[in-house]
Amino acid sequence: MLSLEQIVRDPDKFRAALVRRGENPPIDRILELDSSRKALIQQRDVDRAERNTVSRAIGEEKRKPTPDEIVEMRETGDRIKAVESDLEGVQAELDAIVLPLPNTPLADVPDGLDAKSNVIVRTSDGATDRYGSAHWDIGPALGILDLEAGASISGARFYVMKGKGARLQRALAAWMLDVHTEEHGYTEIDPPLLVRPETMQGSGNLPKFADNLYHDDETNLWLIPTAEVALNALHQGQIIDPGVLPLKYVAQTPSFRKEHAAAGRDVRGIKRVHQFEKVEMFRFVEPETSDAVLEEMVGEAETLCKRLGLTYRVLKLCAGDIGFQSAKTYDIEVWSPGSAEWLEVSSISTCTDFQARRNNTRYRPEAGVSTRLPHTLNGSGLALPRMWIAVIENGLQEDGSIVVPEVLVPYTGWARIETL
RNA sequence: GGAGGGGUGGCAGAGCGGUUGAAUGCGCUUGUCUUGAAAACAAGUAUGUCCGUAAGGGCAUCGCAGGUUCGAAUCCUGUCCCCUCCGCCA
Repeated sequence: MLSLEQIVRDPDKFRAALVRRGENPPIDRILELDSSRKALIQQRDVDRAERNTVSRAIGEEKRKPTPDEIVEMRETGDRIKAVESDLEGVQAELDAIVLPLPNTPLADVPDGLDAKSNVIVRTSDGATDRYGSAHWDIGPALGILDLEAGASISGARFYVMKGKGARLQRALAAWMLDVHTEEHGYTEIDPPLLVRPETMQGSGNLPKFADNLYHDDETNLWLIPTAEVALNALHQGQIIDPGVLPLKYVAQTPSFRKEHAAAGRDVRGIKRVHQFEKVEMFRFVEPETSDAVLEEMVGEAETLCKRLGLTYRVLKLCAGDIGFQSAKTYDIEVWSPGSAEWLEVSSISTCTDFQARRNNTRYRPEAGVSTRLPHTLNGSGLALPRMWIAVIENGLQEDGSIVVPEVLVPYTGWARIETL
């Protein structure tokens, strides 16, 4: 959520920032509503002060209220209720406007309204003119991926991994978690996958993106579309003690997405599915450090690609292409020889104080000073079926077998997936 | 699923419907004393919001949401969460 206070203080700045994202925010209406909100609060408080004074006096003097006082205070009470109901209406309209507004892009985010304006920051060494078989052919041929079984069990965009295929995915996840916990200093978390509406709202997924989320009506719980949702909520409503930040969390969870918006795209194979595993990094940091931390997290994700020997590139997303809650995002893409395209395997963002404000997560910089909002950052490290695709397609040998990257061998227990 | 008990400040823990934003203890901060520390003593120690340049002041908050009342931490209703026992279960 954007700060109402800051919008009111500098409306032009917010309008300009949101226009860069292709939004047309009703800033004038917000200003109008905010000033009537403030006026109503004042009216209400004057009446409440009056009521408190009279009640306190009656209590102090240990007497019964006079009939006049009772009548007068009833009127005051009615007036308070009337003003409160007006206030509620104003507040509801404000929420309805402000809650769906996305975060404002940082100054160094490139201009542009769609993916065409994203900037390639760097590309690793490695071939990008390499073509080969696609995972949807290789996987079934080796008996490690069964797309028909996925479809028959659950429908389109579901898959089944088998034997060494399943093991390879588990190895990838375990290895990535180990690198993050042992080398990058993250604390591993195993969070709930079903969350309350408040939690979904805190991350920014509700109310705006309900149509991409799975939901259980009976319990009113939502399936997470990424571990970010749960990790972000870890300190919901809390004031983090001095000296505790930065907090670094990593989790491997399934992600559940309806993918309505992407209907018809990436339909072959397992590039875009309704349920996939992902290792997610998440940090709570002091605002001053968040820019440097974002670069550091990109480096952490790159490390994984490098050690797997994959060709990858880093993109800086333009203002119109960053996610709702993001203020700046880098994507990491790996080369897929099979589909002859770059696959997005990581999206790393700083959400500045946008999520912290929504969640009411605060920290105290030092004892005795007032609280501040931390910045939150999240990033895939990395997304699984797509990394599986890259490893399979890049490891494909002349004879049809797959050689897996050396770093994974301790986790798989074997170095090669043989032909049947 | 059934039967009970409970949610109060950083923590523990009081709180007949009326000077209760909240006793007391612990913790923490500052000061006095001390060569220093400890002890003792004194003062301070929640969050949010509105007005105000500020000083300061108003209002709200005792899980959450409603209700009763001139007045609610206290009474009523709903709801969420936690604990204990029984049942069921990986």
